[in-house]
Amino acid sequence: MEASLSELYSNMNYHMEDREISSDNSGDNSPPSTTFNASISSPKRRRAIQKKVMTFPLKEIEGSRFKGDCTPPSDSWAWRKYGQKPIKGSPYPRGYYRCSSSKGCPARKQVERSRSDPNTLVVTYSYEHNHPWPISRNHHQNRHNNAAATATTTTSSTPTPENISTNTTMMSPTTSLNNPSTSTNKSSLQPKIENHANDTIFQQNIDHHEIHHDPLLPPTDELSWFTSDHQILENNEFFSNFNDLDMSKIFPMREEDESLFADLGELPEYSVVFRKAAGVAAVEECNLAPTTWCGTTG
DNA sequence: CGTATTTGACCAGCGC
DNA sequence: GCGCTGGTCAAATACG
Repeated sequence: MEASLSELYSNMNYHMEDREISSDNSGDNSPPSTTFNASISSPKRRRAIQKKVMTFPLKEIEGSRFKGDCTPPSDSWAWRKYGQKPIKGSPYPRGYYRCSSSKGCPARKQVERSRSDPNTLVVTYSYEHNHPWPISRNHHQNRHNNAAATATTTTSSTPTPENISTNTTMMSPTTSLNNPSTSTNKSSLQPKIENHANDTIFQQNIDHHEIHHDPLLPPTDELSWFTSDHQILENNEFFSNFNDLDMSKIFPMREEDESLFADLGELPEYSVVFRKAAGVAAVEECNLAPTTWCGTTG
């Protein structure tokens, strides 16, 4: 039942392009192709695979701890850098990352600044993850494994049953989203919620929400359209989509957990916590403020 | 000391 | 066939 990452990726339409690899178009903004072809015969066969390309504004990173480098936006995967190369025609080097969320995962991503717009970070994904959405590496979570809700964060350790909180609620992208700040079709949001404790997947239908690169809603990471946008997270309409769900089962948040979330504020990477409070589901970000990446005012 | 990053070397695809 | 370029490897180094 669980959707594959390829399916998730293929449904994402957040300022993302599909593009076939060639020797001279990587890193630029060449017109996208249409499919994610994961038939990989060899990592070095540049023509055999296609890439997913996502771009992120960098200007708000200026002044942050990431200023001056090409630190990729964090996501729920762990990435390990294995190379960096200067690219012909671009003043900026390209960083090469491989997924370290799971041993043997073929997923790759390349991070570079756009040569046409230095304020834009271009992240190119190659291959698909061959493992489920990684479990949080959040040591705070592990330390407080009785937490009612946890966030999904990048993990550098292989997920194990031991570090899966029984209340872990993970959200994964399942389809494209429109800019929630402008869309009136909020009822069509379709998050996929995976309750790993019960191995139950909740899914609500969202039709075709497409997030554009609205400077008022810059992304904070590859999945920010889903996890970090204040206008999504703070919009109760978002949760009206869960009317058919027992929110208390999905988000069994209690007052005693409040202190936990204060702790989670230390998380180095982006994450999101869903909780039920005062009868209204609320979302709490427990990581860097969006302004760290993109300066959104929420 | 274990893990992540850096960086030069190497390899393969591609164009000429 | 050759050279250029992109992508990966792996040893050295940095870091916690």
